[in-house]
Amino acid sequence: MREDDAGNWFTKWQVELPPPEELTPLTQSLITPDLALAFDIGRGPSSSNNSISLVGAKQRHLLPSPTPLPQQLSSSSRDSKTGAAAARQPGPVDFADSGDLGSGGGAGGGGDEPARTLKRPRLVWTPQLHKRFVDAVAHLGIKNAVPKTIMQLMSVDGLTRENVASHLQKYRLYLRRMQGLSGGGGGSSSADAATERLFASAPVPSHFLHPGRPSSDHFLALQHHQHLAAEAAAAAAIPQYRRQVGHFGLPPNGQFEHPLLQSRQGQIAHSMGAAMSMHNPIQSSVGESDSVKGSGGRKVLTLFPTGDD
DNA sequence: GATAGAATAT
DNA sequence: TATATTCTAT
Repeated sequence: MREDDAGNWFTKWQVELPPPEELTPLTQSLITPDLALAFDIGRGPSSSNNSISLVGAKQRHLLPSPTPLPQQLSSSSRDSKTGAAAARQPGPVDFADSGDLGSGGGAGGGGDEPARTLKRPRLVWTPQLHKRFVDAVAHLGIKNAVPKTIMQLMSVDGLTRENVASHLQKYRLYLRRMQGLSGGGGGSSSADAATERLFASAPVPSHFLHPGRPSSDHFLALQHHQHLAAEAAAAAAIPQYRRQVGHFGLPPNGQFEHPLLQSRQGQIAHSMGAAMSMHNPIQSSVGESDSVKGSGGRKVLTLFPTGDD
């Protein structure tokens, strides 16, 4: 119906999003930047795969230097009732040296195991990132807002479906609470403080709280197949498309290999030593655009700069 | 088989 | 606690 709106919202949406320069790092920080770029690893939806194996092989050698990696003692105590699950034990992974093949090496000689041995740092949901998340959910509509779709719409490089799923789970919980407390007041548990602030940083579309009632939501305006078109167009419109190492360059025409492609914005965030997990709430004029902090030996990846609009 | 969602672990 | 990982249902 209103193509205008369609165009507008998306345009507006894009404009509101942080510019590429500010957009940040959230990528395979455990992999050497060069390698990551060189092989375009990250997680291609379905395009480059063979590169991964290569990366794996090489990466082992190159990794050692630039990555401090505090080894995580893994856990391993899984209560799997079924032997099947138990059989699948990743085991403690340490790239540093250990020399062990890593339990994952069992696969008959393929030679590509590193990909799965790499552990991503914990993702920190900054207000910006969360906003993007909410926008995506809002635009998709609650019905279509599932992890995979959300992830695609957000098009944040390095963001995984699991990341989104986890956050979505929490977000839903938050929405539920809000619904339940409609009118009540204020009892926020100490635990919610941080969460609330985060979630408060992004407006919660009214229909989120009242499913089944479209009301005057222009959000639901285009909940049809137009989505795909819009997304593709938007993606195409995003200037941020260059890939440092062009294996397969993007056709000038604007033809994409995948239906929903993800714009590559973001660079590589790197982890450093340990720091406090306390980050500035809001309005933090941190000069750093990207920061990765680790706490207690845990690495943390901060996607966007802390500080909302 | 893939993915969503909930449960659980860290 | 926040996020990750695992488990189960679809």
